[in-house]
Amino acid sequence: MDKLTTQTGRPPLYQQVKEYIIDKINDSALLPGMKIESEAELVAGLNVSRMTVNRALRELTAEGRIKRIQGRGTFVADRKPQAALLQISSIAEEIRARGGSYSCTVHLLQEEKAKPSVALAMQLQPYAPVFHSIIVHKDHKVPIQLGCRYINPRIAPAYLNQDFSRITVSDYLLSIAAVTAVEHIVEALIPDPWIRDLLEINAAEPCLALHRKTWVGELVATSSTFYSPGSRYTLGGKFTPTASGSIDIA
Amino acid sequence: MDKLTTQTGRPPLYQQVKEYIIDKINDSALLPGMKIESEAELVAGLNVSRMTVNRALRELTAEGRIKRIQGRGTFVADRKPQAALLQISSIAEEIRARGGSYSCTVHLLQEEKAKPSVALAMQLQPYAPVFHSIIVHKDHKVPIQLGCRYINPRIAPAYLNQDFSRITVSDYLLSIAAVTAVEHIVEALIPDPWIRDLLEINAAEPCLALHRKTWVGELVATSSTFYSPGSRYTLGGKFTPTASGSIDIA
DNA sequence: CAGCCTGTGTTGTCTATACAATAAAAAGCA
DNA sequence: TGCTTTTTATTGTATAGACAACACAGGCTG
Repeated sequence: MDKLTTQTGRPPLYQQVKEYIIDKINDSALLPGMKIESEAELVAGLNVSRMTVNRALRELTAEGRIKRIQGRGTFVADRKPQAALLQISSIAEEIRARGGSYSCTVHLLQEEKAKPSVALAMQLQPYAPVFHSIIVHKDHKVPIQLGCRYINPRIAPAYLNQDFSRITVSDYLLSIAAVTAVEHIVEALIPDPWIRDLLEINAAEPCLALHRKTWVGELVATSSTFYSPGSRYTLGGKFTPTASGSIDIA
Repeated sequence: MDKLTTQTGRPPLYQQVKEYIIDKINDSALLPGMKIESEAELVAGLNVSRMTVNRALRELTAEGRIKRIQGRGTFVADRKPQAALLQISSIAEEIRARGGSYSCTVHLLQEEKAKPSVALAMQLQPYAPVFHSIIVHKDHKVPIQLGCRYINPRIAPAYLNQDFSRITVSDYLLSIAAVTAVEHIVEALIPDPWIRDLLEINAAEPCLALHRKTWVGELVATSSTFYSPGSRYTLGGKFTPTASGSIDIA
């Protein structure tokens, strides 16, 4: 173990300590579950103070590379999954999250046009207020996505008064209460005629659907979003699952 | 500003400092972009040492709640998007990432059965080696997903020697080199006859497809995964996008 | 033997102090 | 005025020391 030094041009000491540990793990000198040198040993071996070692190990813990147990020691963490089966959101929210860099416009539909989708009907009978919107590409003038939301009547009045062409549904729900759970389900389906009509889809053309349930303690909102075929949706990023998933076989 | 104390039953001081800041932000007493009290002011006001304040602010920075600029001060961070349009991975990887809690088995297909999918054909002509697998639910004995991979010949020999019923493709690619980029595209489609055959899909039944490209500097692998209709895929989690996305209108 | 106590090793937190690095304002100067 | 230098405020890093909290092994006691 070479002693570390703080020289100009070198990264800070705590960073060097982190790299020392990471290198050992990447070189398979330390395998998942194995015990790492204690803070005291690192202090002696690397010639740095304990607080510096402590900070390095604390950050590595936050980054999920190691696991520390008070009274026992520090261990190499098991490799966590970096991707999960599915994480999806609507274009409408993405548009605003990215500061309107997507050239789309949101149109709210008259409530008379509201018809329950087949997929939602079973779940959402008691959630009367229906709220439909359609997003159209600014340049191509083609409909991109259709959103259908069913809201718990208990919070419906305030909900319907919002201007959802300016605020996202997610933001609104977060502002009135702490969302306790969100579930996303994705499926491919042949859309109903009224959806085909709104999205200008040819008969028998398959379409991507995203169903979402939101809980604030109880179930407060559900939504189905239908994506126009011909549009492809792509995004990069890193996802760490925090809840257990499931595969339902119908 | 009430002075903080360290009593049994209370969270540690640095945590209390964090909560003090978070509360101010959540109460809209501090809006995005506004300057926060300096470390010295917090030290005096909260009656804790500077290292404790420093740790609290450092962690809040890592959590994306505040932004610190050396020489200028500490500011409330802009709200980052908490959801992204799409993040998806294959069931096969999910099965192993979760320690085999899903009761599915992986079958590798003879290479003779390999046929290029329509969606991939245009992109992947030069990537000769084809590698197909099918995943079957253990209890229901129904096929769940079909994976088709096209590999850059430069790394193909070693790739094809792997036992992918034991190691995931992602893990393998990560082990041989640093993956520089991954792109996911999802679509709904009516599958080709040979896919229908393998997944036991009725004619005209729509199916969910995930196309993935992996770069290690250059494009090294692409894959298409077809999910059986009738299966629904759901997962919870939190996703912070790190790359810009796009919406392609066909 | 079972249960309790104690010592040791380990991580968790907190403090006081020091110096470095950066940015902006103030002062000095031609 | 316009430019440079200095000062000041602020965050970034590093240290030594202290005590708390926890886990475990070994010894003690009934």
